[in-house]
Amino acid sequence: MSRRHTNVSEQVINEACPVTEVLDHVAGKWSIGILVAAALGPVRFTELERSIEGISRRMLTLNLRKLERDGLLVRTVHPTVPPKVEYSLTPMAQELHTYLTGLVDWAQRHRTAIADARASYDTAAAAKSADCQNQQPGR
Amino acid sequence: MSRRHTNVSEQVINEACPVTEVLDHVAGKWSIGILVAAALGPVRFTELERSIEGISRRMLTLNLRKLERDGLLVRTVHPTVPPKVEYSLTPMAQELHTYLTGLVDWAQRHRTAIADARASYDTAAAAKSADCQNQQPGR
DNA sequence: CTGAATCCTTCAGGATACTG
DNA sequence: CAGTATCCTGAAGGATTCAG
Repeated sequence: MSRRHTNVSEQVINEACPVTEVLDHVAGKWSIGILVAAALGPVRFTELERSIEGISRRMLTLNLRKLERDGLLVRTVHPTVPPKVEYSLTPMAQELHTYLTGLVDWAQRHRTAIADARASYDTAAAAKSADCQNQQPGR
Repeated sequence: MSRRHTNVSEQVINEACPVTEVLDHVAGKWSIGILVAAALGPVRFTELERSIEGISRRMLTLNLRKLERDGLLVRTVHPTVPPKVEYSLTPMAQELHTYLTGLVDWAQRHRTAIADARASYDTAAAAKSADCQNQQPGR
C-alpha cells in the first residue's frame, strides 16, 4: 500500500488501508474456508483437503503456509509414521473467527436480496441493450 | 461453488460456502475501500477516484458496477451538464459496513502481532535453509 | 500421509486513449 | 465529469508428478 503523506482531505483512506491488510490474510479464495474448518479444533491435512472440497492440494498447502506465517494457524507435527500433522487456530485467529461468523451471518441473511438485486440489474441491462439494437437498424 | 450433496461428515463446508459468497462481493482489492469511502454519504466518481489513491479509473468503474449489481450501492445520475453521478450505500451495505469495521478493528489491534509472526517465521525459514546448505557440501 | 516442484492456463488489474 | 474500449502483464490457481 502506497502510504505517502495522505494530504487528501478525506481520511477515509486511513481506515481503508488496514482493511486491505486484513484482506491479504483473509481474502484468498480459500483462507476463510480453512479458518472456519480449523476453528472446531485440531484438524489434519487430509481432513481439510476433503472437507473443503474443491481445493487442490497445492492451494491448501500454500494457504496453510500463509496462515501459519501470519500467526493465525499453529502447525503441529507428530513425528510418527505415517506422518501426522495437525492445524489449529491461534487465539488471535479465534477472535478473527468470531468476526468472520458475523460476516457469514450477514451473507446468509441477505443472500436472497443480493440475488434479487443481481437479477433485476441484469434484466434491466438486457432491456437497455435491446433498446440499443432498435436504435441501430441493420447497417 | 460446487454444491453437491455434502455427504462429508463435517458440515463445516455448509458454513464456509456463504463465506465464499461474501468474499465475492467484498474480497476485491478495492471493494471494501469503496464501501468504506461511500459510507459517509453520497460520493461522486472523482471523489472516489482521488480518495482511494492508487485505483485506476477502470477498476473503480468495474467495482462500482459490481457493487451496484449486488444491491450494495445506489447510483444516482443528475442529468446536468457537466454530468454528476453520486454513489451511496444501501441499508444492506451499511449493515455490512458495521461488520467490516469490526474486521478493520481486529486488523489494527493485531497488526504488529502479525508482523512479528511473519518476521520470526521468515527468520526461522532462513535458518533452516542455511542448515540445509551445511548438509550439502559442495558436490 | 504430507507435502514440494513444475508446468500451464486464466484473469484480475494497470496504463492509456477515446467519447458523450 | 464520468465513463468505455483496448492492450498487456503478473500473479493466482489447477493438474500432475516426485519425495520424505
